[in-house]
Amino acid sequence: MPRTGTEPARRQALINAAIDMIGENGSTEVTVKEIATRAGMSSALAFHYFGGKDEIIFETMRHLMRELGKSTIARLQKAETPLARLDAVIASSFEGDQFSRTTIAAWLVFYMRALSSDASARLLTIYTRRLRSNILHALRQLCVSREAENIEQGLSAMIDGLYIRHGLRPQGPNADEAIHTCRDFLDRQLASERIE
Amino acid sequence: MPRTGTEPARRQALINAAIDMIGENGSTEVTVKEIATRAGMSSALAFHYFGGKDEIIFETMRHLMRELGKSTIARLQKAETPLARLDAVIASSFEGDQFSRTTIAAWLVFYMRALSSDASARLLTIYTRRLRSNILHALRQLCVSREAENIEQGLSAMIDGLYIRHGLRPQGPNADEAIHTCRDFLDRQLASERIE
DNA sequence: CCATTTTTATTGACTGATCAGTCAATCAAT
DNA sequence: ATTGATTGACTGATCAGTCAATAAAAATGG
Repeated sequence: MPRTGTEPARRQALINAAIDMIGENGSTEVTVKEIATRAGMSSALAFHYFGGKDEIIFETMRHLMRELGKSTIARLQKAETPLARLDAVIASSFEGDQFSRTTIAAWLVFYMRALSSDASARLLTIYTRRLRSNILHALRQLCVSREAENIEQGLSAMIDGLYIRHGLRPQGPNADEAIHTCRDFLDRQLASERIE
Repeated sequence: MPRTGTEPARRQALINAAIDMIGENGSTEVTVKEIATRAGMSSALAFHYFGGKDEIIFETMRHLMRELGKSTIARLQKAETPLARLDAVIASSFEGDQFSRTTIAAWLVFYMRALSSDASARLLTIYTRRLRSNILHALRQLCVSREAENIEQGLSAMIDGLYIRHGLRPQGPNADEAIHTCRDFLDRQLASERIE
């Protein structure tokens, strides 16, 4: 059998395969062998590179977070007003790859794991805090600090809810609708805020 | 060993035990033996009454939905205005039993299963539709129909998001905050609606 | 109100399948 | 020759599900 890859390439292939399999299967009940086969190698090699199943899943989650992070940063850099920054955060949650059934399934698995694994819980905290910080920073330039925190809580929850609903049901909200719903929420919260 | 229960009692004990174990464990990776032991019986008896693990989990999900349904109906009957009806729907999502870590974990498992099991997906559709119908019906008395649909989508997603966030992080939103955030969203959406 | 049959509750002990993880042995590159 | 890539074949554990056997309750008949 020919040599077909080096360590980093194979690790990446395994991570991609893990996302695919989790998405297709809809749960963590995926075997290492299935993931490895999908990635074009034997399960023994998967163990060789990752040490164990937990590491494969954990690194997959990390990859997911990094991708979302990169996409958010890219959009934030192009945004020049606070409102545009909020739009950037919203849009990056609902864009292309992030908003596919398989990715959403993987995020759901991530959420579940955070309930039992400390390491996953910490990873999730990092993500939540970063999202929160991005949103709050922009909001504080648009309203008083106390209101900003309330709006942040609502907006973050709404993003999560729309995201999951989209993944769960084909008839659920699509990307444009989701973005519009969030944007609308923001506009009106800020509008009545100014009236007070 | 003495006889200690009849069929309905034992089924209920197994369902409760399943919720507990899923909540503690944070995943579906719970063995039938663990559930049965927690419910005070052998795993053989669990198989006898439910036929298989899938049925245990499925009936557990059904039970969860029925409980939420009963709680919502009870609150709806006491509500007399459309706004009070919306409050009733919101409050029942965040009340006592429904809003505990274990119950939320079980709901997350439910969401995951809906990705792979048609039966679970149908169950989830029933729940989503009922929630949607309750909210829409009340909203249509407060604003024009098209706006009602937008607000419903936002509100439902926000409820889901707050719910999951509460379960995932101890520092997350508590029940009062969650209710306030939803209520606030509603008030402002309806307020700026009237202005237009 | 007893004796019996039938039904229901209950389990320990078993099985077959599955799966995470290991390892010694190849094969290819450097 | 050394190092890294790669796998098939194996192992030990775990687990869903079965089954035959027991015991208690309920029903039946006298």
